[in-house]
Amino acid sequence: MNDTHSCIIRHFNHYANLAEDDKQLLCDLERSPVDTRAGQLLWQESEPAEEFCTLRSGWAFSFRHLEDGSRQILELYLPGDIIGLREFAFSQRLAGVMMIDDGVICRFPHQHLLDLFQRSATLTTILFAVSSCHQALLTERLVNLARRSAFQKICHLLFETYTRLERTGEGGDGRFRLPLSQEQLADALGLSAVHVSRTFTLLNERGLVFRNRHWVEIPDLQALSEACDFNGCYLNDNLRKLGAASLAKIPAPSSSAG
Amino acid sequence: MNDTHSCIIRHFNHYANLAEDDKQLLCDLERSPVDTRAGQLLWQESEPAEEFCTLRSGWAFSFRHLEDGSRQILELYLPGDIIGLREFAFSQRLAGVMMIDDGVICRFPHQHLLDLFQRSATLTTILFAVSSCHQALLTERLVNLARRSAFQKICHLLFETYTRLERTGEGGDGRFRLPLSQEQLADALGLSAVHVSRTFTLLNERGLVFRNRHWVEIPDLQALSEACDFNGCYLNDNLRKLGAASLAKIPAPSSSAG
DNA sequence: CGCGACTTTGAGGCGGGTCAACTTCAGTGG
DNA sequence: CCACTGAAGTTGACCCGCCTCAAAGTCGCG
Repeated sequence: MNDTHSCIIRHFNHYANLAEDDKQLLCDLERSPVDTRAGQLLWQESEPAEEFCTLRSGWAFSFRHLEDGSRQILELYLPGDIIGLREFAFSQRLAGVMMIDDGVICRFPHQHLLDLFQRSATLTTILFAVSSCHQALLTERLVNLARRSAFQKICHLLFETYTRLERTGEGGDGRFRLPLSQEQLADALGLSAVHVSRTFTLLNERGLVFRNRHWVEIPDLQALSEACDFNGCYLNDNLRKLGAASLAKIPAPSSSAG
Repeated sequence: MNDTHSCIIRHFNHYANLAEDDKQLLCDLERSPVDTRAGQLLWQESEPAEEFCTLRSGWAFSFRHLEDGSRQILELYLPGDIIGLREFAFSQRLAGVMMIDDGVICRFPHQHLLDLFQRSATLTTILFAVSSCHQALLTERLVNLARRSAFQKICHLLFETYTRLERTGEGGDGRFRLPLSQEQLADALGLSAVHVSRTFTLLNERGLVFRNRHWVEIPDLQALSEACDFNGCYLNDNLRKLGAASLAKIPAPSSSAG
């Protein structure tokens, strides 16, 4: 199959080696790619939730509007991510999702996941792992929002995003494209856009981060990670090890293999 | 089977009707109950993560220590919850877990979950739903921490907790036991204990909430929910509907090859 | 060239933090 | 029955990080 074309396969393969039929099952999730533009809404809060989607290219974020008119960005989605898993148990969307970039998404119905649970314990396990990693990310964001200063918040978000990109091969040598505006960063970090600007100025003065338009340069990764008490454990998923040990028992559910 | 004894069965049954053998599988998770005391650590950050556990009675919370010595409480666990799912993909604990109350927990190894994925697509689905609801809770906490005032934060936490308790049958007529100290509340909400105290005074003066020791009284639930822009969607899991429709297809594994 | 989106900078205000002292209360022992 | 203790909660004084409002500057693009 076209492993290299599919971000999801690459993403899942990262957790454990996939058999050919598992790859096929995954491909089924990406049958209907659709081009989307920056700023486009994939869906809005409280719409009926009937499908998930995979992000093949481009960035997206989920968000909630508050009564006072402000907006909170909940999570950033990068290529290879599955969007909407959080709503698995719900019939309504709990948050809107908007594209940051132009990109390509593939919608697939709820039922596909249920089928997948039946057909492949390996993929089920990986999916659970993906969801668990996602939760770890949320948790870390929670700490970030609750306890850190604006300065640390920004350092942390930048470092985290850089690390995530590096894993998907888009990062490298301390430079990356960050398509978020300062206002969007503010909405993600629970700050005001004005203060984000001031803080970038400060980061610049201290030589920790140089931001220009949508490009960010981090001359000293070590220094940045220390500035925000960054602990990368939550990004280093170790399921691969588990893949070798315990998953091996799993992939023989049906008798049909031979 | 002893449905009534097992919080988990009650919890899971809430999502879809369980078959007898599914109940049995769940019971296997609760084979080894252990008494624990208030303040006891179930595990600590960065210890090896080899098992999950179910909370049969008592409350618990997960937390992280930050470099500056402060502590962030991440989530509250109530009876019937599974603790540690977030670490499914990790070999280390990402957060510590501490008992708030005396209670009973049941530890079970990682592998049990993998077995469960193989044996029951229904339980797998429910587990996924549970995890998804848990994520919805985290997300709402994130909004709470990022965007709301101290006043609203406390209202929200109280209302959410009351609602969760009501569902498990422990709430009722606007009164409930909240075993958290003000310092623990502060750690959960990203506030200082001093300010939590002030805010309770304010809530008292306004007649919204009366707190005495570990008891909380909410004379007007409606008023409280309005005070914090509470939207309970994320607590009303609607999988039951899905249970009727799509889950029905699942329990018959390999017969239809399309 | 000029518009609109984004960013920067300044002035002033407030919510919540910190420190420290005091009060309340449950539990213990005399 | 009261005195003592330690944990939990309350209160006051002061401070600072971040917010808000407002205005000016920058840049890409039709």
